[in-house]
Formats: sequence, structure tokens, C-alpha cells
Amino acid sequence: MTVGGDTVTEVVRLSWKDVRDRVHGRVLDGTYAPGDRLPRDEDLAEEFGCARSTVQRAMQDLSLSGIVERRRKGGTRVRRDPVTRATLDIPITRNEVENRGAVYGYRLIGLTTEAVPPPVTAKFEMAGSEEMLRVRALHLADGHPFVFEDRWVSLRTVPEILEIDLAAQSANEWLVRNKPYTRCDLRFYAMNADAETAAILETGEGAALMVIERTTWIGLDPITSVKAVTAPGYEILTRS
Amino acid sequence: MTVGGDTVTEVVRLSWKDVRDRVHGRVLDGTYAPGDRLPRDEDLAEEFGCARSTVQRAMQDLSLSGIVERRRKGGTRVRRDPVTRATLDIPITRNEVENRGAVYGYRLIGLTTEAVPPPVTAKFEMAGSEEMLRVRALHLADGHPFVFEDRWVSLRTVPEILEIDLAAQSANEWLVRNKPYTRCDLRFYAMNADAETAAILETGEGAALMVIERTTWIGLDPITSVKAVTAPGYEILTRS
DNA sequence: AAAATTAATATGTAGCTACATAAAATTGTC
DNA sequence: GACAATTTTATGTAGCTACATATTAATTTT
Repeated sequence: MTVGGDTVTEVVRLSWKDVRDRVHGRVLDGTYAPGDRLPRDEDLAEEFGCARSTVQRAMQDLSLSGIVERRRKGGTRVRRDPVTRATLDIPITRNEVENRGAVYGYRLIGLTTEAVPPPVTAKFEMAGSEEMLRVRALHLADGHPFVFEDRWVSLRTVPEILEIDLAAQSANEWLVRNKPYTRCDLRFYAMNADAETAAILETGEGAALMVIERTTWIGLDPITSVKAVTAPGYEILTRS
Repeated sequence: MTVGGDTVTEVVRLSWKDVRDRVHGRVLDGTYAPGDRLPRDEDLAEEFGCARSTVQRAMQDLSLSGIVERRRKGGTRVRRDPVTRATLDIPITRNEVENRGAVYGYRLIGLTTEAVPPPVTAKFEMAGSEEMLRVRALHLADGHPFVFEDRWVSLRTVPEILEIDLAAQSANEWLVRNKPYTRCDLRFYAMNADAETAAILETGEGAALMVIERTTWIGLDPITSVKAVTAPGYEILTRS
């Protein structure tokens, strides 16, 4: 490009993502080795010819994804023991089924009001026990069992749940649409199907099943705790 | 506070986290219902008495955590189908064992060079097959089997692996410390222990085991793909 | 020498401006 | 009226400044 006789080099403006990737590249190629301290943001900014705020955004992102650690005054250093950090999305079960191109089905199995047993009070981190709504239901994909959920819903926090026809609409959908939470604990493990679960999921006793337990709160108040037992072959994938 | 006879109200400066929490609160209490369009950043900024950049940071965070969706010109709206979004940390197995207060142990079971079978080329998204290093090893906690890993390492991408004494140091540790990746795919599922796996993990045949498969790349080049079969009782928890 | 205080410093955050970009809404053309 | 071109608009990003905050390092006090 030429303006008034002078050659004007195109000014390439670095985005914070460019800075992030270039710094990440240096971690990848060993320029900055695990445990090493990186130059301060200001120096990197000068080197890259951008503002410190741009470097700051880049480094924060690297810090979030577990590549580096940052401490005020301590500076930034490459994490010595990198962790694999992944983001998981757990959709509403209906959407999960429909995204697979299957027809969603739902069957209410049991609806009772019971005193919460100790394993569940423990999940809620509650001091004592109380009466909650227990909803047992089956989600189906193309008519086949997909997920069996055994759920407890706090009647103190969510009394409106009693107004809902849980034979027509799953508690999963109603809660997730109407009761956003501020805290969510997840737990994944494998279990062998017991006789009852095997019967419900139409599989053999002893089959290896993946279980997803999810407990949610709004503030300090418990909303719900579900044990979702998935049918054989279920798998969880990290997104992108 | 009084200065020179005038009452001076303390100016409370809102942080972007405050803005985020207040907007989130409105989603929680239904002021903004699922599907609703929120005021534009500028209006929220005026309402809260802060800069648009502060609102922008807040809204971006809400967008990242799956509460709202933002689109240029389209504005911001509350997600109609909220997903449970969680962040998972998968540490180096040694650290995982030691963080539980157990003594870490490691045993190399097999080390061969083999042509990669189709299921693994599929994970790597490779066109054809090639020779890779296959490492089978057992991680122990207090002398008991903890995780059995069956790993493939690309000799094209990571030829240095041949220099490492994999009887002394696990490929898991060496790779994670020396070969940062740019892409990582994770897959979790449950399987019944077959005879060989049961023997290695010292459990019964048919036991329900959680499997974590992880495949990593640097750029487009495959680094490694592991199938980590965990001992009975293993569970994955989301952090914080 | 140990403890408490102070200073120095790197990151964290808020405010402002200017401009980029994507998508919707409008206008113009055939 | 359908399609293309243009304008409008809300979010996205970069740069700058100023100040906050957490830690470490240095200094002073006991």
C-alpha cells in the first residue's frame, strides 16, 4: 500500500485471541516450560505491540483453561501439573433424545411424598430430614428405555411442583425451565443393574450402567436431587 | 459520611460480577423469563449506573455459563432450554491418587509397536493406519489397582517417547508434562469387566467399570489416545 | 534475630472512546 | 411483489487511563 510516496505497512491489529494463541504456542514448543515464569503482561504487551488489557484478557483465558497460573505480584507461570479441563453440557433429556433423531417418550413410574433418606440429605448437605416429593420416571428414545430417573424435589423450596401434572410433563423439563439454580453438583459413576433397574431399563441384571447424579440449589435452599440411571451404551462426550 | 456540612453518599462501584449476579437474579426470580429479550447493554449500564463495558463483561459471563444467548443486533435473551454446564478437571493419575492421601504405584504391563486398529484410527480421525507405540500399564493406590490404561502413542508426532523408560515413568505423566495438546476429546461410559480386565483390576468378571477415553492432538497431528478403565467405586465429581 | 511496618510490584478491574462486525430492518430497483 | 443493496443497531473488541488488591520484598522497630 502506498500513500503519498511512502510505503505504509498494513497495521495488523492483534486480538486477544491472537496473543493467547501465540503465548500458548510458546508453551507448546517449550519456550516457556512448566514451572517457568512468563514475562509480565506489560512486557508482553510491548513485545506484541498491543495494550496491556489485550494481554490481560489473553492470559486470563489461558489461566481459565488451566495452561498457566497467575498471582498478583507473583506473576504468571506455566502450570507444572497441567490438568485436562473440559466443559460438559448436560441437556434436558428430551432434547438429548431428539438431537439423536429419536422420538422422545416419557412415563411416570411413581409419585410419592416421603421423608428424605440419609444418602439424599447428605447430597443436599442438609442437617436433618424432611418430606420431599419423590418422582420416579422413565425417559424413552424411540420407545426404548433411555434414562431412568429417581428424583427428590424439595416441597419447601418448590411447592409449585404439586400443581404440575407430572404424568404429562417430566419433572426434568419443568424444573430446568422454571427453577434455575445457583449451584449444581454432579457425580458420575458406573453401577451394575440390580433386578428392579434391569427390569425398568429392559436390560439384563448386572449390566454396566452409567449413573449421573445431579443436585441443585437456589442459594442455600435445595431444589432437587436426581439419580439418572442411563441405559447400556450411553456415553458422555465433551463438547467441541 | 459528612464532609464540609454536606452529606456525601458513599459511591458504591459495581463490579461486573455484581451486574452479572443482579441480572442472573432477575432470571432466577422470573423478571426475565426464558425466551425473553433483555434490555440492551447500554440501557442496563444506565440503569445500574456503570459503563457498558462492565455490563458487557457480565453478560458475556452469563452467556458462557449458558444462562443467556447473545447475538449481534439480535440482542440478549434468556435461554429457552438451559443446559447444565459443568467444568471437569481430570488430573494426572499420580496426583489423583496422592490427593486422596494414598500411596501411588505404577506397573508397566505391556509395551509393543503395533499397527493402529480401526477403532483407534477412528478416534484419531485418521485416514489410514500406521504403527504406534502401545503402552498398557496399571496405576495403583496403596497397592490396589486404581486405573488400567491402554494407550496408543503416535511415533510420528512423539518419537521422543522411545527414549523414555516407561517402566519407571508412566506415559501419562511424561506426555502430560511434555506434550501439551491443542485439542482433547473425552468420552465416558460404563462397561462390564471382561476376564482380562477383571484380573488386572483384581475384581470380579462383569463388575461395572467406568471408562474414560481421551484422545489428544497438537494441531492436526495425533499425540495419544488412552482408554483408562477405572477400578470399581471410581467416580467423577465436578469441581466447586 | 524476630516481628511488625512499609514499600514495591504484577495482576485485577472499572471507565471511557473508537471502531469492527453481524444481523435485522429498511429502502431501492426491476 | 421479489430480490438486492443500504442503513441501522446491538454486541464484540482494542486501546488508553486510573486505581484496587494481593503478595512479595525491604525496612524499621522491638
